[in-house]
Amino acid sequence: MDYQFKDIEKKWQQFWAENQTFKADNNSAKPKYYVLDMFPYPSGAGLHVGHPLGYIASDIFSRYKRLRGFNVLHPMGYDSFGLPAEQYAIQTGQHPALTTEQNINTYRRQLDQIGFSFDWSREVRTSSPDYYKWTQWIFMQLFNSWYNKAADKAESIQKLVEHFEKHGSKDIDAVCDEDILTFTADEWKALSNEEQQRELLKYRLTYLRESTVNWCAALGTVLANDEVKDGFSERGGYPVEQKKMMQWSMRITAYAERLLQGLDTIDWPEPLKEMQRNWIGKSVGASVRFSLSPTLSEGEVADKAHPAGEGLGGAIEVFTTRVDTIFGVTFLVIAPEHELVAQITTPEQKADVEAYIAQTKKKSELDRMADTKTVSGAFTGAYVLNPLNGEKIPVWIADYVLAGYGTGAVMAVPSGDQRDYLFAKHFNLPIVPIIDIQNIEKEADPTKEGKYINSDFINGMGYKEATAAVIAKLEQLGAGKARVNFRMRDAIFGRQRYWGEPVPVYFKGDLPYLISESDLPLLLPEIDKYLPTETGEPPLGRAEGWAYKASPKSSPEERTSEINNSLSHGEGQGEAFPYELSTMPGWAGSSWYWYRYMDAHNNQEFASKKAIEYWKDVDLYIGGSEHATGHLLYSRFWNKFLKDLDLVVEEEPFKKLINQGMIQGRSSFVYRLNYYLTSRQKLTAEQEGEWLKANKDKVPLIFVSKEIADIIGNSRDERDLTVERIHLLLKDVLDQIDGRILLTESSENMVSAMHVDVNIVNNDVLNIDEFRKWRQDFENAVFVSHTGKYLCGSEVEKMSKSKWNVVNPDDIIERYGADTLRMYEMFLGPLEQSKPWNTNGIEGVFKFLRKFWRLFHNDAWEFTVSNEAPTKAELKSLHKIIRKVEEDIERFSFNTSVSSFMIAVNELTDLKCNKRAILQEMVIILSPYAPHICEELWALLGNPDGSLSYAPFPKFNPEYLVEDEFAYPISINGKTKMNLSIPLSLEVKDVEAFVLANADVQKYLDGKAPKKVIVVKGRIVNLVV
RNA sequence: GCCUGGGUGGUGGAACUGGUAGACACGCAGGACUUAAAAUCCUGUGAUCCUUAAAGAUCGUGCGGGUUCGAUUCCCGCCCCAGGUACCA
Repeated sequence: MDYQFKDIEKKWQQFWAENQTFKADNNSAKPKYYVLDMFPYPSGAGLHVGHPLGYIASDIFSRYKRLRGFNVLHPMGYDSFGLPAEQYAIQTGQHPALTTEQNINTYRRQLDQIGFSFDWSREVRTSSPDYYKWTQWIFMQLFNSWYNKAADKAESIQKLVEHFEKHGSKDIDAVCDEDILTFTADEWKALSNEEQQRELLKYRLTYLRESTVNWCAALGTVLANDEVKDGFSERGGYPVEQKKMMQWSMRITAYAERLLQGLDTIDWPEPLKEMQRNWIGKSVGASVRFSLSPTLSEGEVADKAHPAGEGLGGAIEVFTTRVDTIFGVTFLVIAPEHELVAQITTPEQKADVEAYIAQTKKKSELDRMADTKTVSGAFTGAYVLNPLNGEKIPVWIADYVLAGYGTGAVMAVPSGDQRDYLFAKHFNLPIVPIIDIQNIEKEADPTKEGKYINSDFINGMGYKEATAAVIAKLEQLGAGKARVNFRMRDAIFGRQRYWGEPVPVYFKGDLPYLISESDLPLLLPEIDKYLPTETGEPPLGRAEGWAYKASPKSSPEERTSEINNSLSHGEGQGEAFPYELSTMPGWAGSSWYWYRYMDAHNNQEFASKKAIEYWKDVDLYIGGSEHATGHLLYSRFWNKFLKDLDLVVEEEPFKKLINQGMIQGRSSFVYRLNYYLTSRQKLTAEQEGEWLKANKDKVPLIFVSKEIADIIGNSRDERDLTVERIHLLLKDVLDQIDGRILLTESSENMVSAMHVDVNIVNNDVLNIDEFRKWRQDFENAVFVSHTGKYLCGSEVEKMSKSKWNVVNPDDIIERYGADTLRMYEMFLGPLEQSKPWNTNGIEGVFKFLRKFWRLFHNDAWEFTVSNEAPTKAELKSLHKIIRKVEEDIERFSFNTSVSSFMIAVNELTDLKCNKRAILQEMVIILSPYAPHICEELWALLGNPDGSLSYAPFPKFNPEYLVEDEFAYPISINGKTKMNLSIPLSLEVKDVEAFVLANADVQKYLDGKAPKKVIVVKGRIVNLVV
């Protein structure tokens, strides 16, 4: 029979499901191997061809590892909380759980028909209560922990309390808020419970902090960055402002150093590690306190020995990596939202400053960072003193300084920093050179070479010496110290949304307390609408009775053991305390999910100790590089935290990681001609307008082909030609009304490019019949082209439903089958590279599978294999492909193995090889790529059904590939002129003699001796003349 | 702006460590088979020039330089495209 992919694929998918062929065992004598994919967000548009790219690669790898004798864990699940489901719920009123369920079903059906070897018995969904129970549980562990710098790990908050009770705050080195109190043990004990809780919150790994959000007053809601375009909401176009809000945060900065160091221990792509390093952004420098100088008048210089800060109304602290340039500081710039701004601004400057702050609020952080051309700022009227020479320095605010970075303040050294330089030039502030070789005529010169000038006691010193001297002096004065700063900020852990994990916290006053562990999971409540409340509270504010009462479930022992976090003083029996209204962010559920797969149905723990000790970590993780600084950093953070609590065994969760490139959509465009209809009858302007309105519908939409659209704007001839053609095409209609076509005057809007569904475009040619059916208003459309075909334009864009460029794998599977899709996606190019989707070459892959099938069949399509011994040439083909596939899989170069399979099958076809000894091995080698066809052939070869998945991978024998001659390329001055077959046994000298003795070579040399002869054995001969 | 990646025929790409640029496939052109079409098979296919032909010459891996006997590969400068930029996931 011919290759019947539909029957074959259905048959084996069913077989695998029924026999649980890929169920992984938590107890096995085989070595373990954990292959993980980044689980998808189940969107309403369904799975598109970009999703499977990485999944196919990991599936090939998993299947290959099974053939190599590993116990492979290869699970799949859904990251099913998220914004789009909620947006859809807002529009339709349907519960997000419902649409999410539907979307998951679609995803599952689509995933199933691609033939993945997932162990579906371990599926997880982050939005399911038995999953998010554990997300909430981990949140509680974070709340109950603090970071002990001395031990360099997270510890129980109970330990901190015990320390406070015995020794007060002395000898505690913690990662915590800035404003912690200093107290003795007695003072601590004297604090009220509320005061103690308030203090402990400053140490907890998850805590409340003020942070900025996109506030849209018109919609009464906080918007995601994605929902804001140029300062306006994407939906509705309402203005958006930056607003401060109390939010849950995660103290990821506690782990900054470990996150940085850990990168050296994992096998990830170097660029990805580099992105994380840059994101963490460790910089070594110094913090310097500039004391405020409200009492001094203009021009006055304070006492040089003045101790910084004290008695002068506070100080502004800056962080700098170039403390050596401190004598070049001519102004300070602080963020417009810096807490001191209101306090230090003088009455004269108040209006300016407030206007500037208002302007800043309209800009997003990204806009502020991206715009380096516009210089803007406002003077506060305040001055600070340079701690080293007492010089008076004006304090400005400017939006290029971000409140969240460092201390939200910078010391400006215009001679050394370009940003400061432009600022100084713009506002006429002084620029003082501080290094002798500095050239600051046109721009700042950040050089570290040379000797210092204008710099007091460091004059004449070099960079290293000066830095040390300045820091020593600052420390002596108590005005600064050496400091390491990280660019990374604590991670905001809250969304003002419905469709996410509820935070297991209730409030007594403004203080948060954890609910009892026995009350987990805290279920998402039902609400009437998925919108914020009238007062601007998040949707959970709509839930009836969304408040905590001590649960009858919680035992007294449990309650007393949770002394610091729950209703521990007999409160709350009857009284109800409001729950947190925000939900957890998208990254919560995905920050630990790989552990749940290890033991997906455990309802006592997030995963059993035993399962975690067996699977340990992920051996191979495949996913997109767009997660570099989000998911992949948060996951490492949570993993390290869980490790500190001895809940997991590895410091790093993902041993090896491969980035798959993005599949982009290739959008197609049709070009609508913008025209007027006019009449030959003499009409007044008014009549003409009336007439147009009445007759517009009589002439259909006109689409011009791309070759016309490209030139019509600037070619008079083309315009005339096109109009003439349209007149001919529409003769009947136009005659009726005596009308004619007029194009718009402006060449820019003569045609409008419109997205057209890519599924009705083939190699840029529009299927006109389908197009007419696609939308009702296109039914009578008219098409103008030079070629007889309607050509579409194209652009590479993000794959998106709204751009009509989403390609669904279903159609391809219907037409060519899953094996073709799998191989084609790999054939497209290197896994790591982003590329636009196109199906131009899919025929070739399908033909290849058919050709492979044919090797096992005679001309009448009857299955026929011979048991004869293979020839040398056949063995050579086989072993070439064995080696190639081994090498390619190990380095994740799947595209090249597909090519090599094609070459092997072409060779075996030419050799008319149908020998079992060769073909049976070929089936095993190809099976990770095209599992269905291979299972079928494996069964036809007489093997037990399904045993292919665990068959041994063929062993490579190099003897079959030994060559004794090599066709050396002979080049003259580096350019290849000919090939000469030379025995590989010849050494370099003999090869040279052999080449020079050749008559053709002599012809090229024209009798002269070459200046130099380069021979690389087995590679090349180059003659320099 | 900043961080990261990419740019090779008409198209997707290959060339793994500095050693024959364009493997493999699509598309296109020509041919065979067929009443015809589909399918299949065969041949050709980077550009320019030259030649009856065989053959040959020059150019060519985003652009401009450099290192080298030799550069798609290494170095310097630039252009364009994509991803991330802290509430898309």
